[in-house]
Amino acid sequence: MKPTDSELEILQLLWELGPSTVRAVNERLNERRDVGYTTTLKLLQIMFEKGIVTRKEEGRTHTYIAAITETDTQTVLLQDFVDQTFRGSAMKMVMQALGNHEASAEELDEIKALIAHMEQQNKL
Amino acid sequence: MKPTDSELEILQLLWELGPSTVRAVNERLNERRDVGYTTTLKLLQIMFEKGIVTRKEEGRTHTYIAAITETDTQTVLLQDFVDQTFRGSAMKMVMQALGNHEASAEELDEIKALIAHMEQQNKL
DNA sequence: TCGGATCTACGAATAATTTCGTAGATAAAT
DNA sequence: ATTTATCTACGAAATTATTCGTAGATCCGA
Repeated sequence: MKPTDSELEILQLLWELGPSTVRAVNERLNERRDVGYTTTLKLLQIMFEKGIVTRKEEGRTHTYIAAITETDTQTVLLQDFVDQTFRGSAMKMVMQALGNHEASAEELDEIKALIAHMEQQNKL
Repeated sequence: MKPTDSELEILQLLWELGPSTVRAVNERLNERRDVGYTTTLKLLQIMFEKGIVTRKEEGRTHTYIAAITETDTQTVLLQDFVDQTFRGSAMKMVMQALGNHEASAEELDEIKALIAHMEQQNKL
C-alpha cells in the first residue's frame, strides 16, 4: 500500500501526465537525473505486480495508469510521516509547516476558511 | 543529516528519555517490537559515527545523547516530505492535515493566532 | 528484405539498511 | 576463584530497494 521513494516519484509523473508509456515516463525522469530505460521499465513492472498501476497493451507497447489517487496516497503517507516524525501530532506538524513557510494572503485565507468551517463542525 | 527510519525511531526515544544507555533504548524498543540488543547497539554505534548522537563513557557502559534537536530534524524531514509527496506545496499538505484531523478548539485557536501573526508580517 | 531501433521480460549486480552472531573484556554473583 | 551476566566491537548475513545488462520479439526505414 505504501509506495517506495522511486515508486512515488513515478506516481507523481503518472498523476501529472495521465496514462503514459514507459518511454514518456523515462524521458520525464531524465529531465531531472540519469535513469536507464530498463530501470524505469522494471519499476513500472514491479508497480504493476503490486497493483499500484494498471496497464493497457497497445500493440507492442504498454501504457501505464496510476491505480491509486494522489490524494489517497498523500493521506496514507501523511499519517505515517506524522507518526514517525511528529510522534503522531498532526497539529504540531501543521504549526511547523506554517511557521517555516512563506504563505500568500490567499493561502492564509484558504486556511482561515477551513478553520472556520471546522469550528462550525465542532459546535454541533 | 537525514536519519534513516530506524535511526529516527531511536532518536525519538532519546529525545523523550534524555541520555540513555543501550539497554534502556533497547527495552523501550522492545515494548513495540522484537529487537535484539546488539541490533540496537549497532545502530547507536552507527549513529555515533555519523555524529547524530554523542556518548559518554561511564565505566563499562556508554550513555547516548541525541546530538541533533527534534525541531531541527523535523524541519529537514518536513521539507523533504513536502517535496516528495506534495510536490513542494506545504500549503496543500497543511490543508490535508487539517482536513483529515480532528482538532480541538484550543488547537484551532493556536493556528489562528499564528496565521494572524503571519498576516501582520505580510503587511510590512 | 535486411539492419537498426524500440519494445518487453527477466535475472542478477549494486547499494542501502537492518539485523544479529561471535569474541573478548569487565563486572557481579555464587 | 570460578562461573554467569552484561558490556562493547566488529564482521557479515539478511532484507529491501534500485539499477541495469542481455535476450528475444516486433516494428520501421532504407
